[in-house]
Amino acid sequence: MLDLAILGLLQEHELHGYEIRKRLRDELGLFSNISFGSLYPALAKLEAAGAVIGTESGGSTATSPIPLTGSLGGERAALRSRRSGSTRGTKRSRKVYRITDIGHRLFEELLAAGESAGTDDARSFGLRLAFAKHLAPQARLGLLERRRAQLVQRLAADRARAAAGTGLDRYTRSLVEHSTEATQHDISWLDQLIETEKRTEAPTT
Amino acid sequence: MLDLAILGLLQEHELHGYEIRKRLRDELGLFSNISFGSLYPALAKLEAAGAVIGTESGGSTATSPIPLTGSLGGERAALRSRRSGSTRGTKRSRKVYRITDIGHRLFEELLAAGESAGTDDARSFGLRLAFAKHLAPQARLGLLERRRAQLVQRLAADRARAAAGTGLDRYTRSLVEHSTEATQHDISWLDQLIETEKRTEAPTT
DNA sequence: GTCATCATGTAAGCCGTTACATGATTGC
DNA sequence: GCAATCATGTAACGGCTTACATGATGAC
Repeated sequence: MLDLAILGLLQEHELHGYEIRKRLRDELGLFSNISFGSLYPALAKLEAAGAVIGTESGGSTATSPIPLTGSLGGERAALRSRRSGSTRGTKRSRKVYRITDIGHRLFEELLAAGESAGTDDARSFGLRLAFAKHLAPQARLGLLERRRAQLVQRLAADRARAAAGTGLDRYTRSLVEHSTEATQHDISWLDQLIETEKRTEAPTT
Repeated sequence: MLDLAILGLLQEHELHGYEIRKRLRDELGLFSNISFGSLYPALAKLEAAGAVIGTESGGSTATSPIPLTGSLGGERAALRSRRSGSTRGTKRSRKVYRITDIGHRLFEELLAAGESAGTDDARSFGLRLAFAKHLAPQARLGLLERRRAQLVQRLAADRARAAAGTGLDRYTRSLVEHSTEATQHDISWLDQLIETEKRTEAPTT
């Protein structure tokens, strides 16, 4: 799942590890504060798999060598390291990763995975939705509808709990009620998304 | 965290593992389907720590030897095993656990833990709230207010994200908006709980 | 007699964490 | 010079999952 997030971010621009973490926190909001202990091994794994390529700060790719950091200090640091020393300023700092063709394919696989069944908790769904623009329209619709079905199931479970537990204490009852409301709200939201999706993507009927 | 849930359930009546799992699913709703691979080792660990005592189906405690199962089949099975064989019907099936004094103390520790800081994700909060009736009034209030503070922080982060990301795509924007609303709803809910709590617990002012 | 359910456990693995170790650079 | 931030990594551990192994019992 972290792999998917990383590849998703690298779709847009090449980035180094530290920066990836920041974007995960500030832009996506998911993985609120992923630890380096997860991130760096994940990057190493992806590199070993050939999904990304990491170059040590002496970037030569013509496209966009500067990773658009918001961190000015760090940016200047990198510039300095590139300026000083020999002409090929490989002063070791910042390993900038860029996605490969294999990575693109892997990204689409991971994004489409769960098509059939399986991993759709709130976090995973949020992540996929954040990258939904990269999905084909019908796959996108599938994602939304699978999620909806899941929530409907949860709603049923919540209601069963509310009905069965007449002997629940104040706090537990409130918890169940609130959970029910939250689930209903989620479903309405999805219904809107689904409707919009259908309207914009199927004008031929 | 699972330990807390187990001890919480055992506060009410003694139970065997299989039944604990069912209650976690049907009553609490948290740990929707905890696996036996987690549950049984957790029970073993608690027993080793002296927090619970497990007796092999030949229950002798006067209080409530029948664990009030909803599962009729299993209940009859247990009866049969108790009836058949020698007088002390230890036919090996069902290990019924009951909480000890040490267990009670541990439960209160775990429930109060996070008093100071730390582990308050949605799940952990839900679990604690479900057992809130066992907390002292001011500890309960603390739990609610800590959770509220946390959500306020999240709300701020969500709003920052919404404000910063004007260049977000449709899906990401919708995700952020929905998350913001959900958080606001959660906060209102907590405000109600907190108010009720204050009204009922502090008439002396 | 065989299928579903109840019931208990072990082993391997995934996904993430905290804590530890290192070092460059900037700003004061 | 010293703290803060940027930047990369390793090691150990935590909590939970799946898959595997076993067996009793009741229902049909």
